[in-house]
Amino acid sequence: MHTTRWAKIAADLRQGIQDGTYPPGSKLPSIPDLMNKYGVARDTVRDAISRLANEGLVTPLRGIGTVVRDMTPVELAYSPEAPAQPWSQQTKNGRDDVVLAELVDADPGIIQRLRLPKGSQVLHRVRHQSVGGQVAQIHDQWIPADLYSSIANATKFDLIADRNKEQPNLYEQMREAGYQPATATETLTCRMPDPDETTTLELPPGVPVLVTHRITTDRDGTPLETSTFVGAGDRMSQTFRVPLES
Amino acid sequence: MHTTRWAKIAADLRQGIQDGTYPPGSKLPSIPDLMNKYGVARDTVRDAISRLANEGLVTPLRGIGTVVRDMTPVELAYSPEAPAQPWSQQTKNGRDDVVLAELVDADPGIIQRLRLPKGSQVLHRVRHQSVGGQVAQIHDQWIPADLYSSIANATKFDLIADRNKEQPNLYEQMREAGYQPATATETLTCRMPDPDETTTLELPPGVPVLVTHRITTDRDGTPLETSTFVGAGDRMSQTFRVPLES
DNA sequence: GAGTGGTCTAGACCACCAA
DNA sequence: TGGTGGTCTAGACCACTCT
Repeated sequence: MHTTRWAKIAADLRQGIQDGTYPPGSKLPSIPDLMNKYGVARDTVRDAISRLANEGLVTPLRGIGTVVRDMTPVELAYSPEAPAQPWSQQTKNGRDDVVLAELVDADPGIIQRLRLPKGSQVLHRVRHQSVGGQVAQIHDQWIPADLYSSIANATKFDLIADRNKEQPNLYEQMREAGYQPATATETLTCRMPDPDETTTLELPPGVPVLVTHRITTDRDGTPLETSTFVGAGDRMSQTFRVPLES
Repeated sequence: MHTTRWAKIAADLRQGIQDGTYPPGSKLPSIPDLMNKYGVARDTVRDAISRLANEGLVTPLRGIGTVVRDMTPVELAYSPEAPAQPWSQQTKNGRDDVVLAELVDADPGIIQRLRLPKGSQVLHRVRHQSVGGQVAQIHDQWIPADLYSSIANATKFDLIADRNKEQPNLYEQMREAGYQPATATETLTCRMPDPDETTTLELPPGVPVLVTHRITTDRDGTPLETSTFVGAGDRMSQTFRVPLES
């Protein structure tokens, strides 16, 4: 057995978390205690605890101790086609704040996703969707500039000027403006957050983000909108209902 | 400026990765170089690099250096309703190995998901689905024991005894046995991998896993099967096509 | 004030890879 | 063989929380 010392300590603590010796919300033994128990130096214990923190199992807190995180298992809940629904309908006591709405030159990735000519302008919206006062998801959205104008004309709702007002359903607005959103294609991955995301989502170390890329198209396959959702991995799940062919 | 030294070093390196000073595949300056440049001790540099590794930006390699990972942006690809399709149809040169297939007593979570009476038995299957010789996804599946028997009778294919043979489409087998799988409900989250998953998926540090829970039901809503998919976050994405109501 | 984790040092030895 | 990162020590000081 040629495992390292910190790996042994980490394995012991991980075992204790799994078998209930250290239930969620409780504290691990302190660093000095563990130094004593295993006869190792402080940094060796710290390496072990860092590892557990990066696995998302514990959160070390200064002046308090190392507390075991509540890894509530995924709720197998309803809310099918989640991102296609407004945030307010998905959550209770949820907020949906538009923190940015402006016309910009589309970057190459957006050009490709929306199949626009090079140099096109798009409306870029950023929303912070929160539950319980904490941002749970960052929603970046890009809409072709002419579609934005059409909506403003048809609905008297200006997505830029009225960005602080209650946001109506964008798909409804598109239909009022004569567009026919037909399908949304959503691709999900995950990765570790960058420092910005860590801040706005208030993520503890060891929590990844769930990333959803969406492209909405009409019946002809013309893209009407594209979005990127970045959600806190410990607070977000997305549910889809897939019909099976017979 | 009350930021720590390792945070400063990490920020500089992160900046260099983003602006192309250290392109993907290249190496960061060595630890001794960075000690020299910043006038700090070895562990301080290591703290900074650990941070970047946990963000999934770099992979330190013994004897080589700290190499910048290739963070290819998510492919906005095809394969809608991915997990409902057999692995062989989703991938080229993919393998799908059944590494375990046995009847077990269902644990409480499975009991709930399949709405079975307490103490029921289920067929538990574990599959390793790989691309290019590397396991990309672990598929855990639970099927009620009576459904397993029905399939064995109706199709002459025994999911346990024939586990090393080519696997036919389970939904087809269900239909041959008189069941009608109608919808699959899939819930996606992400988290950091446990040590086992890190090993079988060969995950570098800083790569989370994409977790999909599926429940397949017939037209009456009776569960026929439930699965958990654990996929490498840097190699897996899942795509869904959502029809929008008009 | 006592106890917690966070940062940092200076030095050591080890495992690994490439030339 | 020389350079890389990985592990570990013994000790120090700091920031924070609780009582």
